[in-house]
Amino acid sequence: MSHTIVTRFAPSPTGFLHIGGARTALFNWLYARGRNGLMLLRIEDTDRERSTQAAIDAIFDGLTWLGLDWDGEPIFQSARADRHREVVEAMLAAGTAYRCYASPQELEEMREAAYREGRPPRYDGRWRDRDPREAPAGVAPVIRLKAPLTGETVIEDEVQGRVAWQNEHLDDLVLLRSDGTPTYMLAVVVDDHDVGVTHVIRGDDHLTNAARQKQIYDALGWQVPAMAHIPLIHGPDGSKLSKRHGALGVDAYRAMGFLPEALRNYLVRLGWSHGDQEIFSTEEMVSTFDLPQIGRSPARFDFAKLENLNGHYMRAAGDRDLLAAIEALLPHIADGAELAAKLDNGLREKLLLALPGLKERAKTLTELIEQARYLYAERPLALDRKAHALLTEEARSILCEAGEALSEVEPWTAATTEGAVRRYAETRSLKLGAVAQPLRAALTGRTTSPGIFDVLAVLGKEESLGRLADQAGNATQGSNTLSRTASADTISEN
RNA sequence: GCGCCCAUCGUCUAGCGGUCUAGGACGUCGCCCUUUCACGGCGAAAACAGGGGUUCGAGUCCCCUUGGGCGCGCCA
Repeated sequence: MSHTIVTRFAPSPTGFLHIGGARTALFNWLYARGRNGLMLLRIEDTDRERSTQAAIDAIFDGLTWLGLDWDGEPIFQSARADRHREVVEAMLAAGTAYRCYASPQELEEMREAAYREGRPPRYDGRWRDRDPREAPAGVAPVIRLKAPLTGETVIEDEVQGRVAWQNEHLDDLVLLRSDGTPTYMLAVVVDDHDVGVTHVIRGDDHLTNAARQKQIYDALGWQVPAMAHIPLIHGPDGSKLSKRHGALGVDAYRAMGFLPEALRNYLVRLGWSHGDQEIFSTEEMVSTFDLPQIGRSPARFDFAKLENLNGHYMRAAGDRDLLAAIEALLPHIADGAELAAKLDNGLREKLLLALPGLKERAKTLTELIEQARYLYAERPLALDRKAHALLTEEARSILCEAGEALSEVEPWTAATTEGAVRRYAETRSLKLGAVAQPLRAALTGRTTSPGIFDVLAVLGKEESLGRLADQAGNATQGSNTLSRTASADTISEN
């Protein structure tokens, strides 16, 4: 089966899979999947010193978590060094490349001189036409491309349009280092060509590289693939995306409790649009994504919008799926193991029941877990400052009476507890809120929570009445106890 | 310094010469719903960087200025 479209994602494993890389991968994936094409994964590990196995694993994990699969086995660029050398040998033989014996010091001096004289720092081509017999003894040369001196090099970019460089501004780049290893510039061209890549979709920080790579393609007589250089993602202040901005690994987004579908949706709309549509299912993305709708200006990373999207996808998620996502998250967060144990110890059922109310109120999975704390907190509950303030003497006596009314309730459901509480409020001529808020404080330790009758129902009769008694009891013991409840072990800001 | 790219509400964007008194989304603010918080609904404030052209007509085309970004390695 032959594929007319072949894309590739080609990260260098020198750090984590950051958000910009994730978007590049997504675009490549979308383009290929929407056209019955292939998306290949190539690990550009030709920088043997900076490449790490941890980074390689992070790339695999990140892509997998994001739901971006690739075709075939990942290609390791380092394994193809022989092929790269072979190509350069052919270029040497064809006269499109040459040996350069200039030492690193010479090159450094060249750059410094150029800078002093206000010229761009470029290799001056001193070995380009020099007789190889003049080569200094014992110096291993680099192999350089014999690039055109005049004319222009043009890229017809799918998103940038026609971009041209005067060849006099481009120098003879190194193809093979003096130790015989290929440079990135050469390796990319050879690898893309050998596997039949038809579309190179990557960050526009590679735009100038595209010109140099075009020269290599031309020297080799190979067809240049279609190019699409997408604008980079910037930080909220417009500057380069830094760690504090969101240039985190995708693993960090997972740990923050974002859903992969939310991150995908957020990322696809960064730099690309389809009319006014904001929400895209994966299928919609695949079927509508195309290169002409990619903008040319850089986008800024906005956490608020990501959170909004994440909230949307959490609300839309089925409770079982959401529970699975939460459980999958646990290994990646602090206290995750502890929570996992509690899940196995009865919390899972409670959480599942509480999820409909919980997912409406959280923007991230971690926030949801935090808001679910009342489900697994031990008695007596720690009250946060507002909840504590809410439980005045009067409120505590209301709790006491409400607790009595509730103790009659059988069976214990949201509907029956609601009936009891409403009847009680009515008999005392109290607004429902005057009863509900103290109940909330006593049952959850907070002033905000899911609907109070759902809380009651999920907690169960015994636990609910217990929590109410914990707080109601304090009312009868005078102000001394009240000040004691204000001590550090019963009050927490969170 | 040189080369290249970019420029619509705070942010993501729609707009591809007239339908723009510039649309949507996030965020912000107000109102409604309501036991809290959310969700949801309704509404508001909020942008064509500046200057020249081209044209009957410019957010849309061209140039300049300004402001950002990327690149300029025997890194990728």
